Amino acid sequence: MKPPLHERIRSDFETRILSGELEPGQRLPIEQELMVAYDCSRMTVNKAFSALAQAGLIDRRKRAGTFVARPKVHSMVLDVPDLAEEVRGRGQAYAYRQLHRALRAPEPERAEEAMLAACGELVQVDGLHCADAVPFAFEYRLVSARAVPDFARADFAQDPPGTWLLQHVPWTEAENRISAVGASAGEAAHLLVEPGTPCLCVERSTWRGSERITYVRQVFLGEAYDLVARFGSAGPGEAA
Amino acid sequence: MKPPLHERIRSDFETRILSGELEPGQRLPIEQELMVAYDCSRMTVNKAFSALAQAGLIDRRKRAGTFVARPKVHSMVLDVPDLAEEVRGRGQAYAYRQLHRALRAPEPERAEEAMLAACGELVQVDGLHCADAVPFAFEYRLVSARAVPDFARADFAQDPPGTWLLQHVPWTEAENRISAVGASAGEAAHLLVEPGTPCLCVERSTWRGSERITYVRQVFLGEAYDLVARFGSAGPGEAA
DNA sequence: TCGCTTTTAATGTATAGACATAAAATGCAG
DNA sequence: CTGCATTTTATGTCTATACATTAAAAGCGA
Repeated sequence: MKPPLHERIRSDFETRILSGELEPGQRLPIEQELMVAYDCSRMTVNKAFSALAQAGLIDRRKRAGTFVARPKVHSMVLDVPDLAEEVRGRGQAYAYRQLHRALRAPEPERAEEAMLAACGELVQVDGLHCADAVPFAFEYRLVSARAVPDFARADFAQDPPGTWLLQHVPWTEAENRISAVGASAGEAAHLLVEPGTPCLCVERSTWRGSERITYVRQVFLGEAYDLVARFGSAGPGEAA
Repeated sequence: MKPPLHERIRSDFETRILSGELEPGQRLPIEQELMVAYDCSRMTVNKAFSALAQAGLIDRRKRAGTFVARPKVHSMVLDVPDLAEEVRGRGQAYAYRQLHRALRAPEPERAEEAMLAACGELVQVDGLHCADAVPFAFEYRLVSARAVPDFARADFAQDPPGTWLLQHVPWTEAENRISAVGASAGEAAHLLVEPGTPCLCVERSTWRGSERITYVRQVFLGEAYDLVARFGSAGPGEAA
């Protein structure tokens, strides 16, 4: 019924920017003008604009003024569901089947291992994610033995390695690469499809601070799995 | 060299939350305690916590206190670069080659058009995105003629349809679906590959308010294009 | 114990003023 | 005209204070 003033200012400009009335690059009134227009103190205008700046809708530069941001990249929020949850949510039984586990030294000739070379020994775990006992994803994972000493002895009957890691060693930074690949001979055999079948490939590297934790490559059967990203154009941060 | 105090407070707690030191649901010190701990005013603590709240890392409740938010889903920010920019950034020449453009009625039997059925007439545009004259993506696009009257006469020599639309009719909401597909016969012919070649398929629907604007299906050559997503500890919202 | 009112502790909003900072604009010396 | 120093201006940070808003907690009567 009575939204706070800084919120009204914020949403006024949010609306005008999102609607296109205020175009990217356009200069907005300075705080002094707005504190007159809205009859409030500068801190109130500042709070509204700070929130818009945090949301990436505007760009503020000292001395120059405040401008509507030009969105160079569209950042969208990708919801990455827990595989087990996702499968169970569709009423199917989830299972992780481990194929291989070994402790070994990194092989620097493989590109993704070169990055983990500084980690000392690695634990390699291969496995399958299954829905109703049918495999839908192949997972190849490398874990730094130094960063996660317990990993080599962990039991994945309950939780797959990804979930186990998340609960034991939360990351602080992650990078994902999404691409389309044809199933390799080995992957195809495990996934019960023809080699070359189009699959969605997700590669993820995670760090905790500056320490490398894990590299994982997941190959999903193309027809069985989609990634859905929803855009809150309003920018990240706000729930609503 | 000298980060502002509210920023230091913010990043302190951001780090401790993201690292798992502060667990979801855990209560944080009240503002009074922190203004003593950091030897500053309450407004400074408040500013730091407001930013964390906007970023969704904490949850603040009057009288009850401030708590570490429990993340419902693992979401990550996916940066979708402008195709033309991306290509030019790699030192290649970008070009869009239009294959087909027509104004027609929707065909409700096709699933994606059914959603656009209420839009009246549609403009269909097929085209290729090329890097150094080599096609790397096929694009099939439908645009509501009512929502974007100028689209039928737009010139795509300068900017591809996506960029043109973005500049003329910014969306307020969008949904993306990412999957792996095998190139169809037609797509394969345009992309100069064998049918069935694994490709990354991005389907996007955009709205402006409640009005449907466009549906687009882009098929990328698997080896030529990746989507990269980064979950920075920096959290959502800030550009950097 | 139940249900109501009152208290109270926490965040939320807003103010006015002070000083810091950075970059655009200006002026000046050469 | 060029290069450099100075000024100006708009945002950035921070304080101290005041009052509003909520919802948990406490009190209390039936």
